[in-house]
Amino acid sequence: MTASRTVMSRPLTSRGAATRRRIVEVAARLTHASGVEATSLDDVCAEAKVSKSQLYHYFADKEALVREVIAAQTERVLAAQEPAIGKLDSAAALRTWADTILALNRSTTAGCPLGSLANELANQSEATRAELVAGFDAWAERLSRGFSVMQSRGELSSSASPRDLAISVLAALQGGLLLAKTAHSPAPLILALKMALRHVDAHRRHSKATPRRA
Amino acid sequence: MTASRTVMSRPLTSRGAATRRRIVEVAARLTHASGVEATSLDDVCAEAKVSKSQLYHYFADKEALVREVIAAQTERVLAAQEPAIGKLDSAAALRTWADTILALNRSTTAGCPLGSLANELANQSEATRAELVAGFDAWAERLSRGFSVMQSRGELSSSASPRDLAISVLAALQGGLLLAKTAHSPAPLILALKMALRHVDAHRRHSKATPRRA
DNA sequence: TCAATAGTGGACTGTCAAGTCCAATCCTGA
DNA sequence: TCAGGATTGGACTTGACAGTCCACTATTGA
Repeated sequence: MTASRTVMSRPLTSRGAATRRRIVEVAARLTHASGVEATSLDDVCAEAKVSKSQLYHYFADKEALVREVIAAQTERVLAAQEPAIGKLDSAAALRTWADTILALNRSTTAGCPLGSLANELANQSEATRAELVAGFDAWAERLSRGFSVMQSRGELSSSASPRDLAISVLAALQGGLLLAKTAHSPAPLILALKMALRHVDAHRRHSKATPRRA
Repeated sequence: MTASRTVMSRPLTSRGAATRRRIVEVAARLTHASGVEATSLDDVCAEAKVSKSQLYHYFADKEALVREVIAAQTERVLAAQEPAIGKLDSAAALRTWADTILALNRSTTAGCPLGSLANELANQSEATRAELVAGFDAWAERLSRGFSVMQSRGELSSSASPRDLAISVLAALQGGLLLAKTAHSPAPLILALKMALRHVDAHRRHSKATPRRA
């Protein structure tokens, strides 16, 4: 998102751009699997078939690379749920979104790519934290937009705050993912998502009897 | 909780026990501030005024020490909220508990001592993960017991599952703490706790909206 | 009292990771 | 074509960290 081309501001050749992209992608994969501290740049170089000098040609240092990884994971996470989040205009669509999230995380025990990074890096440098904030912000914004649509369609009470709802839902999701990753079971995530859906439901305009299941 | 005296099973003198305890406490503090990977045993030794050999006299390796840190943080977290969690018998008491949590985390930006460890270590060794699961479990159990009391007093619908409620609330809390730590603002935590309280409230016996199973 | 055992000090080793350096090679535009 | 910048290879330096070793001191219980 906000990530800057730390070292190279000069134009990149398509070959150079490809190398650069490959580095970020490999770094994203490895850090997601083992954490940032536990991922060495030598590992990244080996996996990306790239030499040390190339890595330092494109990134000032490890931290700069990590910032780009955060941005890349943010895009990846948003892209993965875009089909569901894009048509977020009704309570039914919200349930579909929750099912998508669940499906994306049923197999993996690695947790949220962005959440894990946030937990590890939120207390590092300001620049890194800013990138994390931007990531969560984009995510919340995407959800918030959906809730706004629901609101304009009369599905949500006009007194509800789309932004607050988005943050609450995101918090439930993150917490559920953490517990699920720890327990090696999707159960906590399912419970957390159900709670989030009911929370949104409680802000529905005609909230007398509400459709069930998640 | 489950933590074992990995190296020394022989009796400890009070002096030895004190040294051992000091090591764990310092390690807990440092890892909470910077993460496990980023905390070196040399740092722990320096801070605890202890030599390397002492550390390895009491712990098989870093992982064994970390397991004890997890247990210690679990106890610390539970102890901190015990006053509020102990009298968890009504909706009002639950709000008091939420206020306690909030007060405990208003100043700090370090996140949950247990949650941070879980995020970093859940994919390490089985033994470590087991310790983390035990920690969350004890926490959820403590909340669950409170909800059971509420239920037996007729404050919660008999169809509500205290255990599921506890896990949902814990997930909201963890997610809220993560977002708050990232944003350097208590706002997401406040929103997450409000959602959690409403969720429990939705299972109250006398709520007009019919309580539905979770 | 006096071994035996618990506890302690701190130097040392091997490994691994971040970051540097420089020479070689590729690519583009004039 | 060919100069100059973009790109690449990989050895090297420096430092940090987990874990080892051994000699030393304190304590305890018979």
